[in-house]
Amino acid sequence: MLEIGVIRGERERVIEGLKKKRVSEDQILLVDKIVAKDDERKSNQTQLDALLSEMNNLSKEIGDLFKNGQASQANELKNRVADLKEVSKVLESQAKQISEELENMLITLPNLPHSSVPNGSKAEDNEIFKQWNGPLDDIDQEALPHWELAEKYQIFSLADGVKLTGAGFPVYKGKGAKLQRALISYFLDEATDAGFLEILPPHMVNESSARATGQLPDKEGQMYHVTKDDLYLIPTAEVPITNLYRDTIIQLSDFPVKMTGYTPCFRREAGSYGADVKGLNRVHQFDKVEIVVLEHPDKSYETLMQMVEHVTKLVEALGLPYRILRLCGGDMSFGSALTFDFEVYSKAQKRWLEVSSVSNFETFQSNRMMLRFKDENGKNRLAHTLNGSALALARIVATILENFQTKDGVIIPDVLRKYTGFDKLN
RNA sequence: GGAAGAAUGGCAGAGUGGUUGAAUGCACCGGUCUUGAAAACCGGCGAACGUGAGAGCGUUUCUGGGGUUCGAAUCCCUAUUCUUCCGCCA
Repeated sequence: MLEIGVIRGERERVIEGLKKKRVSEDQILLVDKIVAKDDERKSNQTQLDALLSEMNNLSKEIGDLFKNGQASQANELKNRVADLKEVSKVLESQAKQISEELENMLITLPNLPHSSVPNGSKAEDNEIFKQWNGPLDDIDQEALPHWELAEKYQIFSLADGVKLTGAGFPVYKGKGAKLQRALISYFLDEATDAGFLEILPPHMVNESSARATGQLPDKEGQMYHVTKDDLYLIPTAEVPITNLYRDTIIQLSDFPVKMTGYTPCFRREAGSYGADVKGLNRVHQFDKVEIVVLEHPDKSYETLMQMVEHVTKLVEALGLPYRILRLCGGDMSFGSALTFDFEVYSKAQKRWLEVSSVSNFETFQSNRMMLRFKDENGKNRLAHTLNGSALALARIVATILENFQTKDGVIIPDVLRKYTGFDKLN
């Protein structure tokens, strides 16, 4: 959620940023409506505060009068307070309504893009930030897509998942299951070696948590909702891990707060269909190791680049062709100020698959969740939150299978062998 | 799932209707002392919002929501969580 102070103080920059994010004309108009509503809120509170103050004073007087035995005067004042109370009730209900209206407007505005974000509205407008220079086409024409390899070597089964749960819930088996476990361990070890504290969080969160990181209300339809207990299955570990610091004030010396965690991720992916969803390309449950950082506003972009470096090291170590995109304004997620997407190239499918998204949310999440720090002057300020996948498994598995296939099996990347215990999947 | 009890500031812990944002201790910050540190002593120390150039002032806040009262941390209702006992259970 954008800070009201920014909207009030930097109207032009806000509007320019929203345009870059490609919001509708109606939403641009919201900027002025929000300021007007906030004015209303302020004047309402000023009135209410004065009234409550008067009531408090009168109540004290009444207490004194009773002590001094002046009951009749006390009763007179009681009547006056009763009248004031009527007025205060009206003002209070107005205050409640005004702040609800304000909140409802604020929550529909996306974060402002960083100045380095390219203009554009669609995937083609994304800027290629970095691309490896190895060959993309050095594989046999007979190369199989991963779903066929899966069948050949009994790595995973989507059909079994349908039987157990439904479409999009893969069941990994044998060396396929072991590979999953190896990747998770490898990614976690790399993250903890880089100074991230490992967290194993709950896989379900309550409404407050989902709201704080921005999944609610905008992405309600993307999460599985356990209605009986009103809990949500997490779409990413970002949600529980960042929420660890909801409603907290951290010390300057705590920066940067670096955390990592493995969790399965559950996504309904409502509305997606077609060739994209074949095999492991898009599933409802996948495993992911996430990195989350809470950082001082002055340092967050430096930290973002370090996170990009970290993820780069992972894809390079696995030997996968990759490229890094700096997302354009229109393709970025709602809450992000700057996002780098990592894509790996699948030689058998001949297409790029997104495997990581590393973003700086600046104060967008911390404003919602009141995640603050005490600055040099002892003032409480909103911290910056950042997160990224390091890395999402399903598509990495798909690409490893496809790119490293040979006539007699899939060669396991060196870095994984100490975790898998085998060097060929067949 | 059943029964009983509890929920107060970063933590511990007083407070059962009237200057209580809340004693006290710890932690934390500033100072005195010290070659330095510790100890001791002195002072400060929650948060949000409003208002003001600022000092400040006002309002709200004692788990959440609702109620009683002129006035609630304190009384009532309700939700949640925790503790103990019972039941079930990896």
